[in-house]
Amino acid sequence: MKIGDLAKVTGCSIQTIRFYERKGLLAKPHRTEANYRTYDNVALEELTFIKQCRSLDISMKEIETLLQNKNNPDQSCASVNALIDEHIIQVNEKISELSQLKMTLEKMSKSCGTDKTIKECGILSELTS
Amino acid sequence: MKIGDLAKVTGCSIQTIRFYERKGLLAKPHRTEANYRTYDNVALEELTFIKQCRSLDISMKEIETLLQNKNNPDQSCASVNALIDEHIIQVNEKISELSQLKMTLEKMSKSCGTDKTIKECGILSELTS
DNA sequence: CTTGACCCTATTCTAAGTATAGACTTTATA
DNA sequence: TATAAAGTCTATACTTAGAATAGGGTCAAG
Repeated sequence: MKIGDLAKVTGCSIQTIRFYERKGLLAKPHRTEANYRTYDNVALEELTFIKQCRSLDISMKEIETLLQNKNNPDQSCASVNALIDEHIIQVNEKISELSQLKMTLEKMSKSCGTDKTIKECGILSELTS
Repeated sequence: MKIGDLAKVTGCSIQTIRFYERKGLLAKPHRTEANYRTYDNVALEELTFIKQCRSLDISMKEIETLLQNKNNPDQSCASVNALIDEHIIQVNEKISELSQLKMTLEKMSKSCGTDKTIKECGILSELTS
């Protein structure tokens, strides 16, 4: 499997795959004589795992931790649970922030009707105060 | 007013003020003989405007647009309204994404009880599939 | 007159990629 | 078989919105 094929089946871009490798998230693959990367199903599974994590907005640093955990199958998975729960807390915080922001923006939007000039603009006056 | 004073009253860091200047968001201030920046109340107002916008997560590029608008007081402010409304849409989209994400994470969290090992971990098995 | 609190520029770093240039290899077509 | 197109390689720069640092200059108090 060449890098283009791996990109196609995982939905990652070629640059992203090389980027993960450079960052140590993805193991260095074998190379052909022409120095082309070749991947097996293990690599495919690893990249799928990374992709899945990223789609959940788990950071690369956190993914590194998870990958280390995966290499110790008999250890407790409590830290994995903790990581996800911490992540949920952060997502909740972000949602709260954005909801607050949304209300502020909507209030601001209503403060300016149509056919106003810049100097009469309710939005700009709120932004200046 | 020196940069440290401006930083204190606006709540921006000194580096951030210099950064805004470098990016052209903030006008270049006068300098003392010792090359220290000195600011007047106009600068204070400008930075307050920028800070207010940033707190609403308005990008620096968008702030630039808004600042240009402010310099044409007799123009229509329709584009300002449009910018804010577009911003509201983006915030709503982000909230939707995060809500979806939250549900996925919570479902995942429930899929793994306490006292499991890594190889039995419900979270990791969902992340791998 | 020295010490501490400021200020200056320039450079590097962050996250998670994306984009580009210039060179090489493989594959498909004529 | 020759050539063109598609794929791959490395290295580098760019993105956002700053934060951090090094190494130096300046100002006010004791």
